[in-house]
Amino acid sequence: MIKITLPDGSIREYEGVVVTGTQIAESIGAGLAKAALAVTVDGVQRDLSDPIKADAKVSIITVDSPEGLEIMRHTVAAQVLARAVKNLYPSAKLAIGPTIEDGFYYDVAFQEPISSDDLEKIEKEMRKIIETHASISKSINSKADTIAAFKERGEDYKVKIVEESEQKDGFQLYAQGDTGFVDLCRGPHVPTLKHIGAFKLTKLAGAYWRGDSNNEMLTRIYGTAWKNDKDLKEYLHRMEEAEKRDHRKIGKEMDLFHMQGEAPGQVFWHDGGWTIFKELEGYIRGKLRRHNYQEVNTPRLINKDLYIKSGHWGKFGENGIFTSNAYEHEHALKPMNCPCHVEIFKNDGKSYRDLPIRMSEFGNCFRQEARGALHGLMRVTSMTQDDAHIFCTVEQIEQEVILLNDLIAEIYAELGFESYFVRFSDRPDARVGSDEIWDAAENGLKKACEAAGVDVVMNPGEGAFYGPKLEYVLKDCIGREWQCGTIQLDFNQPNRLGAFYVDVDGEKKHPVMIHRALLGSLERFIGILIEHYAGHLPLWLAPTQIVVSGIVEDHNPHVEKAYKRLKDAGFRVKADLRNEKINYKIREHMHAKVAMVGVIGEKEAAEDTITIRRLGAEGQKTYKMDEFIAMCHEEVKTKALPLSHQKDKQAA
RNA sequence: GCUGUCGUAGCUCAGUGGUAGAGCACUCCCUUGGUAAGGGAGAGGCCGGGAGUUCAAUCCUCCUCGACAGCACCA
Repeated sequence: MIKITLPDGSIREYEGVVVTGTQIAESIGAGLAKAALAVTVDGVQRDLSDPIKADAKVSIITVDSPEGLEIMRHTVAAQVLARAVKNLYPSAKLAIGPTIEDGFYYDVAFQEPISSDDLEKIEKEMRKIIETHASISKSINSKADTIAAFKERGEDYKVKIVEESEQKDGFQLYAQGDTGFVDLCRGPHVPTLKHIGAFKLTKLAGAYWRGDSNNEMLTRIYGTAWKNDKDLKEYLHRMEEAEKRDHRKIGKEMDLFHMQGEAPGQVFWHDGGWTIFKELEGYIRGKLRRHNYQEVNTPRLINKDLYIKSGHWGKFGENGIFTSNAYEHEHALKPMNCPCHVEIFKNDGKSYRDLPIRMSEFGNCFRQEARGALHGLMRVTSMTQDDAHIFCTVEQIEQEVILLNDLIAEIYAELGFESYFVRFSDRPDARVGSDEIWDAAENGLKKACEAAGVDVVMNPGEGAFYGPKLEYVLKDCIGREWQCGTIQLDFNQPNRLGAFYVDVDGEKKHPVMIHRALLGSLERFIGILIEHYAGHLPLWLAPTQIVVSGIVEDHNPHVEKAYKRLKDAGFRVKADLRNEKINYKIREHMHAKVAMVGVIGEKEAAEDTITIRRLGAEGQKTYKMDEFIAMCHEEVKTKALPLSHQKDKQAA
């Protein structure tokens, strides 16, 4: 007799010494039995066919739960895609095929390279396989048998995986009916191919075996899978919509910036984009003033000896740092501002009374990124960091980290980012400084995080070469993660570069250095901002805040008057005096994501009003000129979020 | 950097082994129209760069530069 406790707390009893998920599902109801994909037994996912030999808490997994969807996706990858590939390309060797957010992939070594045109062919084969409704069965095998099975099939990668596994026994092989196809898998899988929903292969890309660039590159086939066609369509539509928010596309539509081959990874800022840049910079300057920072500016081209001393050269060397020969010395285009700030710190004697010193710079840095890594504004070779270095004592670290975390949270909230997360990256393999120093730095940062109440996601081995760091991560339109703000603890550089202060006891001591960036790089942050708002920026950031236009040319004198008043009131305003219909102009300016179009017609001219059409709103609204100006001032001052990001949307 | 795809007018894109096409934008003319495209005409391209194959290359091959996706990298 086995007692099974179901999620609702009810207990069912089953005769015999074993029971399976299938039996449990059947005993509950025919509908559930049909829908069941797998079971959770005492918190562990198992196949429906797995014997349950003792009392347990069991829940039946269907495709309606996130777990069920993931199991189904996994089956699409490991059973359907893998088998389709083997059917079409018998010489292909299978590596791994996990699920990812919204889908799955499979890494395959093809003898002949395949192209994205082949995806259609593979998809067709997959549909054929699913049509067979084959049942999936599992066998449990010894290590030796498993290796033998894959050796026989020429699956070199599977052999490697099993050989190098720490697991001694109990390798699960999943087969499809009597097709001869087997795959190694942790499971569980859906019981039959009838349970596969809607799927689509999405893209093809290279990926290194085991994620190591020293290894050979395999072909990764990506796909997405959903419980039905409707969900699949919705997903594809969502992705399409998301891609429209791409900052490179919107940057063009709004005439913000461009990039070109003569300067890879560098930005030609147009007037509009540079307006955003300057506004953000000004906004951050305001924060710096209130938080008692000094602002400095340091050279771009610096004798590389400084970077040898600081440790940068050893870490990034010729591949990461641009160099130039000037005055018979090799110079580096500065990759980071920190050594320069240390030099300012060192320029006169410092006392413990001076600390903390918060030294900021909108520092223009250059980094020779791997070509394939460049990505619009998000990953550039020349960037402007809203950088600062806080020179302080060990005792001051905690307080400073709390202040910084609060400041970043405040800024992200004001800019309309409700969701971001923080990664804690600790010591990397390539680093400077002793383990004792690293222990101290990591513990210091951890303690400070706790004190500041920051929830962190650990990110082992990804710290800076000089110290551990917090990374404030934002996502772009299609969910890619980008590090923006950062707080890094550095016990190394001040020592290497010989920075001292005189402590209360008269002893010379090295200060601790906290590297920090709030937005990260202005370039990347603007990219994120554009995607976050799909170009519908808050009024204070909008490159063009108002375009004023008449209905007919006769109104142009009034339009120019209104234009002048708005301009004198301090707004970024343009007058559209062209001989075009108002529909045409509205359309054009809305496409260019102008925040507001103000229309002056006969009525408005007579009554000293302006009729406003807002970006993202349906209708229009007429205001007294004075009221309109006051309203805009208020909106800029309060940094109000645009309509699309306000809870109660209203027209104008 | 690696794998794959791509590069044609200012933009978005079609196309062919015999030196090229559309829509939008631009210029001019007509139109004076109340909230997402009024009509007409015109101008505009070394088909990313270099080499090769060919009687002939935008098209085929190789190299190179750049872009896109993913991987790796990421101070």
